[in-house]
Amino acid sequence: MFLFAGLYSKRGNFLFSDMKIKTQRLNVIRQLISDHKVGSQEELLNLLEQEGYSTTQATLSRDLKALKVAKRPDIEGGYAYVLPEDNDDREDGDGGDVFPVSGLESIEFSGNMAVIKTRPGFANSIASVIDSHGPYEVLGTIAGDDTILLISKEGVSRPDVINALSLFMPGLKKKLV
Amino acid sequence: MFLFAGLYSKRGNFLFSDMKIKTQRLNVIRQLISDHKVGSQEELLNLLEQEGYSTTQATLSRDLKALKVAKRPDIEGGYAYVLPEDNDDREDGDGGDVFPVSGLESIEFSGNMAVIKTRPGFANSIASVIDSHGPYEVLGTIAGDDTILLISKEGVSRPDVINALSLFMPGLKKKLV
DNA sequence: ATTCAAGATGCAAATTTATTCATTTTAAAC
DNA sequence: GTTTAAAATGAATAAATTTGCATCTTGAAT
Repeated sequence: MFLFAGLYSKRGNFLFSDMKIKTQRLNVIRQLISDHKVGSQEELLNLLEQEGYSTTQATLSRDLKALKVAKRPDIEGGYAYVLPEDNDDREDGDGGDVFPVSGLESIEFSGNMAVIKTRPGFANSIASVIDSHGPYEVLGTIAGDDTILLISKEGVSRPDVINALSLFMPGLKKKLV
Repeated sequence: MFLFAGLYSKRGNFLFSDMKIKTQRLNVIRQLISDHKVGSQEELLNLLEQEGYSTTQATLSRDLKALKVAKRPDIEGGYAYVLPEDNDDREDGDGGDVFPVSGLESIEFSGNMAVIKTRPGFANSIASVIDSHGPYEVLGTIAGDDTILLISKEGVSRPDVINALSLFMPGLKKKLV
């Protein structure tokens, strides 16, 4: 975003119209929410500031209400604002390593198994990484499109499995449910 | 909903297990939210009370998080809680046709797993329906061509799973082996 | 039987979000 | 140019939601 020199009122508002700036702001909010993962209004407030829009949490609350932006729990254990349109779980894109970290969503145990959730299409590549390392603790894996079932060897504990996998799956522990 | 006479501990808990009553409560919450228009956790607390479930707002907050229930502004100018499946702006009336009922052949349990048989080619679409609803009781699914393996969360009973799935898989109970 | 760890939960505190009230700005009507 | 009603907004406050911590229950292990 950008600013024009001059053309501001004493209070700092842009001189064209409140409606104008409001609409701009709403659009930027939409943009920010669909791009970033925003967990609170204060967070959003900071992002808006960086875009050159200075406002308060009160206004933000009203804006979000106007935009029908919902706040919902996300898979990471936190919360995220979502636009009324996209209900998909878009996620952070911190990846870029050899290991498809970015595809990894969560891992949770049940009995002697673990279910690993991935972004759609990532299951097979991640499973094959696991297989290629062939950790002693892992009996085998089966991958669908976005889910991997991992069977652990008898007598092996959950931390054992986590530790073994962590050796080549950075950030895994943070995904543990 | 209903209560059994007796069988309660001094603190008022149902004597079987905390997990049991929690799962029950989660189901009732789901039901209440999809039936009524709930605008706050306190409101939901009262509804729960009427159903015979006594708890606190704190627990409710955690429950809603577990169920991935979102709070979103509604047209009336207020707010409403919505189940993850209703996050979609579905324009299709009562639903039910969205689910590929015809593809479902059978469901049978073994341990903490269920094997769901489908008509050839239907496994993935049905599994993705299950995934998109993301029932609390289900850890994950993996689909082949005509078979789905479903892993249930630890501490969750078979009826719990069946009930959770039945909410969006009409006729499921008739397919139980 | 005793010990221990994991879950579930209530209470109270912390945090986050919504709303009330007063003020400012705008656009329209005159 | 004034006047005026409506819209926008901030500050403060109220209301709602989340979380840290302590406790209790349960099932597993010793």
